[in-house]
Amino acid sequence: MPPPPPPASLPTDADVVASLRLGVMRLARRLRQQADGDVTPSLLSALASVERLGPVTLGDLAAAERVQPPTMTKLVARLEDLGFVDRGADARDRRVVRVALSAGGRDYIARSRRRKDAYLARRLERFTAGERAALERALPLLERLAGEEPPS
Amino acid sequence: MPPPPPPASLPTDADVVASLRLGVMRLARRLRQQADGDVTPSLLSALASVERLGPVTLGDLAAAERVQPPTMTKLVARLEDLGFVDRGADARDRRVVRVALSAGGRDYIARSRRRKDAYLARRLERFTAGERAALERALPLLERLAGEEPPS
DNA sequence: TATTGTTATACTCTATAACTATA
DNA sequence: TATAGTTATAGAGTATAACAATA
Repeated sequence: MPPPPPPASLPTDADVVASLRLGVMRLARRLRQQADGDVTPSLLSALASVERLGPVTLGDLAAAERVQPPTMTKLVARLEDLGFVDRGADARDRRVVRVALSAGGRDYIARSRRRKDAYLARRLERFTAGERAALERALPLLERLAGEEPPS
Repeated sequence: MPPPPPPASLPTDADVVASLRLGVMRLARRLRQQADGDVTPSLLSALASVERLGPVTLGDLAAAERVQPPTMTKLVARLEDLGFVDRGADARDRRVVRVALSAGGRDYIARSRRRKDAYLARRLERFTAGERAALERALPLLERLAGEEPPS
């Protein structure tokens, strides 16, 4: 891909983009610091994907979380140590590892949804209804920004 | 601080909070992966703070970036290696280190603002005007969430 | 003694490269 | 030979604890 074609197009977006990048990175750092004991945001994110996808192969889980397989191997090992997932070899293709949410993982997610979000919830309490609504409207957009595949 | 007082208050917020946490962490991961060569998002964020605050002590910079001083020591050392900041002892209190943007740093920031944001800019191009506006309205809210001090 | 910053150490998260086991 | 996952290794980013230099 040669350098950019005649840019001259996204001028007002530049500030949005810069603010978004800095704001997201800083908020992510704060959230990481709020990690609840052993369960870091990466683990929680992976656990949420296991819940969402049901029993899932390690490779699919890595793809869903957009990390490389070795990273997911480690995350799953820690989730297993914590008793949050069960791991078993696929009966038909014994190379494949299937990861499933355990009862403990389900409990943790349920507890987490009431407890772990206290940090943000406290801050949201200080937002006006309009501000909260604005934030809520932006959430699917964040997901889209994070989730789409690079356009080549 | 004893466990939570009678929660029973922030019910609808819970989903917002969970989505925000997961969305922000995932987008942060993607942005980290987009790091431009040697200049990672952490470095760029610190560099932006140096620009914003002007010649600044290492401690104030750490506070602004909400990291611990040892972390900032490392980040500043790398920015110095890259030629983006100058570091000098304060003449009057020689314990103090002052960090200032160099010409190279200023150049980098200027280039970066046209180039480094391509990842998000490409994605934003696919948003409607309304979606972009929604995102823009949410940005100051992200800053507030990331920036406020914990309420005890 | 108090403050500013650095060094030492450790852990999480992530990656790439090389390997194992299975197909 | 090709695929799924693991092991080995490395580096960024962060923290706490212990230290040094200066006030």
